Amino acid sequence: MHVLKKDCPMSKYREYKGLDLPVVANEMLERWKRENTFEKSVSSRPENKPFVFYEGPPSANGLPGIHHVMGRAIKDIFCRYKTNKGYRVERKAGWDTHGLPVELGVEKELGITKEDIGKTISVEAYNEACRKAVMKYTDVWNDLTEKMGYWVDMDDPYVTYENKYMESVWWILRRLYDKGLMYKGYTIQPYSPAAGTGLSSHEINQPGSYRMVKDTSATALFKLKEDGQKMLATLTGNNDLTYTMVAWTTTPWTLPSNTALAVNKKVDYVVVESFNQYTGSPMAVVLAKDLVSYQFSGKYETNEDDSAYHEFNLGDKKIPYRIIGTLKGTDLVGYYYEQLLPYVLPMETPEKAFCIIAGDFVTTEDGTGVVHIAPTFGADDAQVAKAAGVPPMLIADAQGNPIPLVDLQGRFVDAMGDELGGMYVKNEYYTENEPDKSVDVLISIKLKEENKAFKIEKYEHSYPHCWRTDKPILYYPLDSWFIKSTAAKDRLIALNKTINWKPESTGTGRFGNWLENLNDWNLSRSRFWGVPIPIWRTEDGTEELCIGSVEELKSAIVASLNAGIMKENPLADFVPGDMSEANYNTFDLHKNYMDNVVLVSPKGKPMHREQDLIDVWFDSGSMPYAQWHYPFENKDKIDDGKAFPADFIAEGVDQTRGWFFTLHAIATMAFDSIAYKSVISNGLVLDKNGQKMSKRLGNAVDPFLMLNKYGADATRWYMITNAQPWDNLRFDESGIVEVQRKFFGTLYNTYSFFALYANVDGFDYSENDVPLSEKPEIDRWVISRLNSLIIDVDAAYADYEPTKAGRLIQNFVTEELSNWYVRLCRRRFWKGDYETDKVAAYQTLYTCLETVSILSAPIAPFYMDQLFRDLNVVADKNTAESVHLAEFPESDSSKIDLDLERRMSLAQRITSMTLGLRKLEKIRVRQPLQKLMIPVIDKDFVRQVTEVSDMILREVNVKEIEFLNETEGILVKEIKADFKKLGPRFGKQMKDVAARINAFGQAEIADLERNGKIEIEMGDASREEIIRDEVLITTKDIPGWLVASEGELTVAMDITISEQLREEGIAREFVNRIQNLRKDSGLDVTDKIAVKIESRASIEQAIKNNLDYICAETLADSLELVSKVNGGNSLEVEVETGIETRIALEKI
RNA sequence: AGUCCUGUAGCUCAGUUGGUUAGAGCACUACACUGAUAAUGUAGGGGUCCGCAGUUCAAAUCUGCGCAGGACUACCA
Repeated sequence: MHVLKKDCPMSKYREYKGLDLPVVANEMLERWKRENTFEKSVSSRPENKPFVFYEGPPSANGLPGIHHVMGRAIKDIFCRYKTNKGYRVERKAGWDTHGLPVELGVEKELGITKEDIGKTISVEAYNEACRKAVMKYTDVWNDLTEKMGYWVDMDDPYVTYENKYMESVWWILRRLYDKGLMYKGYTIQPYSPAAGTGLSSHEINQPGSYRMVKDTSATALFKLKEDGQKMLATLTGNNDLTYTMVAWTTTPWTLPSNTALAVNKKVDYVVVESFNQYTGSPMAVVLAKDLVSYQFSGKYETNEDDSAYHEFNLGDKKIPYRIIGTLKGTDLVGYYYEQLLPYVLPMETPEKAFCIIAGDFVTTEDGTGVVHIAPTFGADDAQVAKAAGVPPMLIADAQGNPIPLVDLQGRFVDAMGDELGGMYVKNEYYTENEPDKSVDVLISIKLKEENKAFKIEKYEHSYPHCWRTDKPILYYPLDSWFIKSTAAKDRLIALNKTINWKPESTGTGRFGNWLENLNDWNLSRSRFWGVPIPIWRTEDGTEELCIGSVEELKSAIVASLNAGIMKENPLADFVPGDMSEANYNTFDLHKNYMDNVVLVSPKGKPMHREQDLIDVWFDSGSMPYAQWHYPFENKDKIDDGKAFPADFIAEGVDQTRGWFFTLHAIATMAFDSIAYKSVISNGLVLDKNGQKMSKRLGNAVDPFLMLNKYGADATRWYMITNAQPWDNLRFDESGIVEVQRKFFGTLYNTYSFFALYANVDGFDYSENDVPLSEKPEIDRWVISRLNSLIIDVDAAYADYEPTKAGRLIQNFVTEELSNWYVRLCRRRFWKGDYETDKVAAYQTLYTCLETVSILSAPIAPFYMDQLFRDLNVVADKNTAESVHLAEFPESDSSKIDLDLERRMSLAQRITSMTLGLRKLEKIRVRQPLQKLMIPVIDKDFVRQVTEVSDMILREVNVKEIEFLNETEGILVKEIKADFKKLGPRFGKQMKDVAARINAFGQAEIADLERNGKIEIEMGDASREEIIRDEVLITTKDIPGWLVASEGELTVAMDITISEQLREEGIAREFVNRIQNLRKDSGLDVTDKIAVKIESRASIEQAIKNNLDYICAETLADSLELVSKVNGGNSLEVEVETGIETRIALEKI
């Protein structure tokens, strides 16, 4: 009987024909727009409770990929979660607009190269093209942002090319400058003398840059100074030899710039006695042991005979050699040698040059294991020399400025003398009058003549070439502006230790190690589209000015105008102090304008801006301040900590040395603060085979396709729950399908089930809550689990573990709520009147669904909002308009009953085991059985199982449970050692002890259980006492019964089917058949029927004895046994093997 | 080359301070259930826990050395 509670029509829970997540997303998107939900989710939270989040700016000149959905889902989840927790979470979007990819994109589009800039296209037009190109895909990005449900304020983003942003960047640079943290120096960079420009690593890595070339390579002999001679003479016991180091180079032109030799401390070196193949002079060379046979090949022949060395003459077919001493690399470090080619001396600390130093990069794979170091022409060389305090080969030019031995055109400087001065170091650089002998050859000949060459030969290797001129590049020292991050190293490390890294290893490992090995930050980039370095210098470099604001620049320009240096003022219309957009649109801080600004020095000289732009990473690292135009506006946001540092940021792990570093470095150096408290570095999204996605391989996944096909919710849920954010995700579409079916399908089904019956009964949650104590066991159980879930999910979110949160929710929904609670409670919803028990069931299920919707909303924002609204539209329990405006549920610890959760777990296990037994014996569940027997495990066991016995019996269709006490002596038991307890006690004897315990018979087990202890005899005849607690005793068998065991739990089943049980079974079969027929006939769940069954002797008794039961179950007003059933609505049924009959029903 | 991550069933992933039968979902096979039905349950098959060595009474788990995949950084005489 279903009694409608109310007569008046009420609003119904929305019922759906099916689950279509993309449609849900579209509908919800419309609602959010209409209701300004995002805006409200910020404004409804108090300003004094901020959760600060920074959006890492993407570059809008490329299209978004599926990995952006991943990264942004992570950001979104925690912002939404914190909103639910009552925080105000402002999320300002941002665009990274400067940098090389933009320039290259524009050049490709316009069909120009860098050389055209300033020639066929003005810098101004070029920059204008960049400004447009960079926002090319803004619409696509905005579309993705919206469709994937990422809430970020796209209406008022920060844009790195805007004047206000750039002004803040300048202000920070000025602050670092004032702190003495900026200096001009040089680094070794790829440089193309033919093109007269430095090359970025990006350009070097273009396909075709590296080519195989044949160069003259020289293996040269470096004569040790006196200390070294003595040391080796002592080692070998030979005072007559001249000891030399031997080192190899493919670029002999760098030998005049040699200032050090590097050895590996750990490598074994040997001293070899032999003769020079070109001059025949005796020699004793030091090289790596592993490379002796490689170097002494060809004419050389190992020979231990002294006479071979006395009798050797130049021109002999074979040259003898032998090892006369062995030592470690570390023994060589610190000795000095004579300069190989003494053209000039380094201007700085020449006494420290020509020294043997240690370098970890030195290997014994080729060469000699001794590496020639020319700090002016090799990046590694410069670094290792600097670390060792060895000066680079820089000499003073006419003005006294340091210069290398090769000029910017690639020619030796005049100081190299008549012979080499003015020559190009590579013959490829000559456009005419190319000499026969290249510099490499000339130097090699010189070495041979001077007895300094061990070997000269052609060597083929791969070498980078300039993609514009096709000529080989040089590694060349170029002027750059640096930030002295090494000065802040200790502080950077200390502050990093206060950051919460997810995962921790990225913070301590990759990032921590990076900080430990920090280099100064090279700020300079020879580009066009970016933030200009705001430093103006006089030509001689003696006077210098760093500008930190537009206002400052304007007054400097005015001074320059007054001095007559500049003719007009590009900032004429700028009004200092006016922060309006209009005012800030009256000028442009980009290079094309700033290069025209010539200031005047205090001494009245003109000052030109330093040519370079700054590294774009500095742009994005400045965003905490620049996004607010700090300190010119919003000073309080930074100074009062309202928007700094961030509570949370998240980006890909590839940003570790990018954005994560620049944020940290700038915050530390400029503000002595961290920039973020917690950071997630997420992994990559790979294809399903673990390959990196790329357009080239065609395995890139189109994010829009996924969103349109499965909706954002399923896509996000899949990505978040499948792998931890910091592990790489193997993206597999079938995984989304699974999530859709398994999680969303189940949740949808659960809601549909609720809605169907709640609508029938008119449940709208207007009744007072049924007190917990009056709710049935299963309600209290699921409520207890729900409250435990709240605690766990809250903790997981708070700890930035979204995967854990999602998996917990999913498990609750599919296993506990749907598969256990709903499955066991189905009858309560459709059976009986609208009374307390039914109300309790509705209230319980409602509460679970609503709570799940809030817990899951951060991950699946669309569907969960629909669920939340569908529930509340009728019940109006939660006054929030949207799930995203709701408060995160509070767990009520008084509702958590761990004993109850244990009881239910027992019930589930007993049920599962019993069903297993039925299956084993092929007894269908509809056939009632009489009895289950369960051995008692401990003192609480009987009570616990008794409290859930109704549930078990109903589920497995058995009539009673009998508990078996061990005293009855019918149980066959099994005993095992508890290794965890006995292991520490017995150590090595453990194996022996375990074997002895395993060997116990039933009598010994019983003895142990009775007395709580037992003695065993050890191998050495000593006796040890084992107590009850140190072993695990389980019931293995109950003779005569059908038994299942799982851990310590055992269940036995009585499988005798009495006549009465058999009849009940048949009755249940009929109920089932009638229900099927009802359903197939399209009857409503509330319709009443009249039933006719064609009589058979085999079933008559069963039906008569269970008539009331059958009628009640099927809502039948009458049930007749008739001799013949025919007519339309009848069905042939087989109730039991061999028993066939016909049934018919009609609606009354 | 350096730093870091990952490696467990056919696939995607759990696996606690080391403790003796290594788990789940998907897929597969069989059986059952049927007023949630584009669902559900039960059972089954399926494992060199990447390899080797070590520590330990005991290793998927700790240590070392490798292998494979990936990321970042640096690119060499």
